[in-house]
Amino acid sequence: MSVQHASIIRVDHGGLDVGAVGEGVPMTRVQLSRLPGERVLITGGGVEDQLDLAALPAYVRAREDDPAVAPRWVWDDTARWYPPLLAAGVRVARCHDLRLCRRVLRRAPAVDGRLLDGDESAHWDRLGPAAAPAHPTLFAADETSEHLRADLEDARQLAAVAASTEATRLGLLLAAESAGALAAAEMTYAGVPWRTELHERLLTDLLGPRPLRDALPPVLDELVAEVRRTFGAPGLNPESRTDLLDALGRAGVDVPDIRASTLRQVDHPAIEPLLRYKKLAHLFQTNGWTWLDEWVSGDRFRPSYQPAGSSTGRWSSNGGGALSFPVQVRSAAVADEGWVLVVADVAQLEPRVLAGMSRDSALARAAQGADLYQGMVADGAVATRQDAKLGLLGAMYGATSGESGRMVAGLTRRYPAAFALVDEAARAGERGQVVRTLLGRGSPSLGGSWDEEPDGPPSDLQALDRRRRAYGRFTRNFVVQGTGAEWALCWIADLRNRLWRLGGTGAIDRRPHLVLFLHDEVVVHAPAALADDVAAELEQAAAGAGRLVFRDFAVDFPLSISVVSSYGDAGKDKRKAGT
DNA sequence: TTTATGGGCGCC
DNA sequence: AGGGCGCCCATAAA
Repeated sequence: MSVQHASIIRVDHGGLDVGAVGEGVPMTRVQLSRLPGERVLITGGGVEDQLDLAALPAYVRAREDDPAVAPRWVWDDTARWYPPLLAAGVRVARCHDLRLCRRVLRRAPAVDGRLLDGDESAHWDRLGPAAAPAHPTLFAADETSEHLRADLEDARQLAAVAASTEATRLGLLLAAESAGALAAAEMTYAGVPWRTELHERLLTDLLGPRPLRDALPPVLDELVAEVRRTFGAPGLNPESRTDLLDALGRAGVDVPDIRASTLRQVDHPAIEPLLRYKKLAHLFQTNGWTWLDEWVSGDRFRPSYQPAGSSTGRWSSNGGGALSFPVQVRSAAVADEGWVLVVADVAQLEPRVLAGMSRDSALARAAQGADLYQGMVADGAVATRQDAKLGLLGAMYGATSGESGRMVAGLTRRYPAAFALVDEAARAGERGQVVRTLLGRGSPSLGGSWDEEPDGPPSDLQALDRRRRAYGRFTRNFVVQGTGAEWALCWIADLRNRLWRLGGTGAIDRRPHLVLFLHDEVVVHAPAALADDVAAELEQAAAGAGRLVFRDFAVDFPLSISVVSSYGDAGKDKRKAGT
């Protein structure tokens, strides 16, 4: 009896819905369209009305507060509508993001694209993401994107899904994609609790005091001088590859590039200060005082997320660098007084996803337990954990040579279904065909000059072949990375509802809430007394995501969970899942 | 002056 | 001849 399962799935116009608050409640869809003059057209759900934009929060709140009538809000772009609602203290349970869902449907191989055509459909195809709330564009939004009829587009999308042979999976994908957009807006709204003074102390310890204007901090200044002295090159710019290659050449050193890993092989007294410069300069430029000024305010780091910003369906971050802020500065992310950060990550997400989507029972068996690679060793498939990792990653990335490539051959016999799936995806890509994730997201097509006449010189044929193979490696990885992103979306979609139900009153950031999502890792900011409850919800949501995506094929998704005050301490105090 | 591209590095 | 991103810089082109 899967109670959690039932509570997060419900039938909604033929699709699956992630995020219902109860069972057996009739679902309504309410479409919002913007009208000229700061007015909103509201259709569906038994109402048709015009409203002042300013009155919208009260209108929405009245329906969200009553689970019996809590509808699915259908709007052109979550990033346009939700931030002002959040600012007004309104939390939305579920939505349908027409822009994101249209992009999915447009590329989905199982969808008849003609069903998406109709009034204004060209406008919908051209829609880009709304500007991040923290950095609104100076120019007015494109008028063509302002006053579109949400109800017409909604009807088209519902019809396209219903007519598809993959209606159930696509419905789940669209619901998860939309829930992810809600989560993204909520995370930007709440922000990561950030201790500016800790961050500044870290910078000062490593770089010296903050420099004026465009000057370098003292430590970098001294390192530049040291590099120049040691090279005997007074005007050398350590950021310039030609300057560095020239200086190294004069010293009798010939290197193909100036990557840190290459320079480490070189024996020259300037290398050590140069590598130290590169590391500290990166910190100064990317996460230094300027970054603090721009992205941290009111003790919160508020990055901007772009759901499905990557073609595989992974999110990207187009402001603040949320998905790549270095380990070095994470110690400045500190929970509020009396609160904690609950940090959870999935070990070996993509290999587990591969086991599930290929229904490879041998790999799924190895995935039982906390360490999939160790499970492969226990299985007798490989000698060491490192071999297991090399072989599996090599299979997913398309390694053809080296140690990784050699491991792939041996593992193919032990895990035939899993390896056949990625190989088939690679061959399809090499033939120029699109591939799809388990829930039906389609890969971008090779497009362009793929079909051009091969009448060029031999070098063009070779270039074409390289391109063909590169696309094969892309499609090989796409199916796994993309399905992994779908699992993760289901995880956070369910999690945000669980956290909301966990209790507390008032705005979203007064309750346990998500503050960070990094592909296979989440950070929840929660009152310390609720830490154990949050950990339990994290695990139930992970188990639920596995059932949603892989149905009856069981795959373990064990979490590593840390309850910490500072994000920098996460992982040092890992607790075994379930305790 | 702005814009586009590629190297290099950070994250997954 | 190993997938996906963003961001910073230098450099070249416009």
